[in-house]
Amino acid sequence: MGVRTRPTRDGIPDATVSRLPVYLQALTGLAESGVPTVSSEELAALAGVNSAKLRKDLSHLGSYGTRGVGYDVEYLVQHISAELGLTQDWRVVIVGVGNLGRALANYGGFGSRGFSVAALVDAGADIVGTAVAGLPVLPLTELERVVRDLRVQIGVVATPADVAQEVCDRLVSAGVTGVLNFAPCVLSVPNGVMVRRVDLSTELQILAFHEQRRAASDLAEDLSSDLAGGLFDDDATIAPPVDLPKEAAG
Amino acid sequence: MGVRTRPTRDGIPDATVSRLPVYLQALTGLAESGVPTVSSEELAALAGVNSAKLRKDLSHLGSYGTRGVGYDVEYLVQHISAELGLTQDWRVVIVGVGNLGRALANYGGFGSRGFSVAALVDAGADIVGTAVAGLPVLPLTELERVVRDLRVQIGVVATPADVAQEVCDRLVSAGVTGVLNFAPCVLSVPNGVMVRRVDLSTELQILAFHEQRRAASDLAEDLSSDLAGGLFDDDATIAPPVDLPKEAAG
DNA sequence: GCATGTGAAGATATTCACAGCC
DNA sequence: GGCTGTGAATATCTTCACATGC
Repeated sequence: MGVRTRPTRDGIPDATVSRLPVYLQALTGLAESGVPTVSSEELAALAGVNSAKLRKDLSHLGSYGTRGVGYDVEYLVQHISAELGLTQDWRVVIVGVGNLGRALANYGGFGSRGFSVAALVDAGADIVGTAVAGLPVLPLTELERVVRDLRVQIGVVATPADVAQEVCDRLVSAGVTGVLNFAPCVLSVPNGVMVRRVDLSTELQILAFHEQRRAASDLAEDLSSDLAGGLFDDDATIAPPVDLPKEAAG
Repeated sequence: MGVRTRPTRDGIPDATVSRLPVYLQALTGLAESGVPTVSSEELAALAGVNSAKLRKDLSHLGSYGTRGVGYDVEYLVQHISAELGLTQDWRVVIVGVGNLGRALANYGGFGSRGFSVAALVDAGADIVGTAVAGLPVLPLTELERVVRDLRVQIGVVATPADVAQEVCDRLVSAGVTGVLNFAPCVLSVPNGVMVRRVDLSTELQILAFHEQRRAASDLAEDLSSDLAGGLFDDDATIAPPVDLPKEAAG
């Protein structure tokens, strides 16, 4: 029961942190449309979450809303940005300039919000020396120098899986403390370094799992559609009713 | 009831489902190396999780290990694949053939495991009609026809954010029931359709948050560096493979 | 009146620790 | 002896429901 609302300087739950970027995205959109305030209900709908969760999440940053009114859009944008560390500029190096690396380098949202691509690095003799997204592609041998000289904090691994761990090791020993891994493998890193993995196969497989379930329950539904009295099965025939997916907006 | 171990035909927890693809990846690697069996400890290390969690996860699929020995690699690969629905072929359409769409289309791991790219679709007059990754790029107007005729189940949205929702709506109304969204926005879909979001900004922002924290705690550490009885900072990362025992359990 | 902020309840997820089996 | 499989303990996350304050 703090007398006044503290910005809660202790831990923000991981689950909350992972949703803040989504809120920020929605809020930025609102700000651009000139919307001055937003209710938890509205913002939650835009972010695809339930409003109680949104309020709880925001409450971890402090009390930035006004009862009976809602949240000031600009104000919230500022606070979430600050909380995520977007007020400073993070320098990123992209290793691997294949199709994916190129896509990442050209990705607009990069520079816009606190991140700048400091360098592109690749091992291919044919691509080194060319320019991608306005930056020269440097040889892999320059990796350590670039990370050190430009004080790069975050490395993006967009290489084939078989060299990803080696690249990661080199990034880390050169001083990178955060890694975003697009290679389809698990990277191991020393304590104090954070890795996040983004993998197409993984995402597709998770979708496939749910597709399969849905197909199975559709079938069951068909089979019992006439009877509908529900005689058999006390034990779970299939699946709960419609168990709506994580991201589906209500 | 079960005299023998049932494959637990009811719900597998979401958290488990999201890790199965990682296990599968590690197991596939082991299989290719000709490793016949693996212990929970080893597999957990490869997957970057703790071994109790791995065992609990696998126990949801049934009892496929042998006490005192470990898990049969091939056998596990089969069962996890089946559980994820990879024994059937899922047809995917990629909408948006920019840098990212191209990267996705060329992504090898696609065809290898239960997924096939049925079509590429784009709105750009300049790119429609060309071939990417061996497939012709079709005009956006063909979207519905393609989804229906080829019975596509999964749509990949790799378009700019401002058209993502419209594309998604068209995919869904044409019959797609799973969507993988690479556009930096939240898609809303009807009940029964699942969306998964993959967003570079989001990942970078989550990394930035932790970077910022680390920087703050490094500072604190510096201040108290002489005292230090051995504080290498706690958590902060994806579980490192070294999982040190708190004390030798008696 | 109306929407935030939050204790408390409920649901999930993780970890421990050991029984059971090879 | 070694390793799986799992109840029980813990931790984390979500949701409810309403007091609080504009």
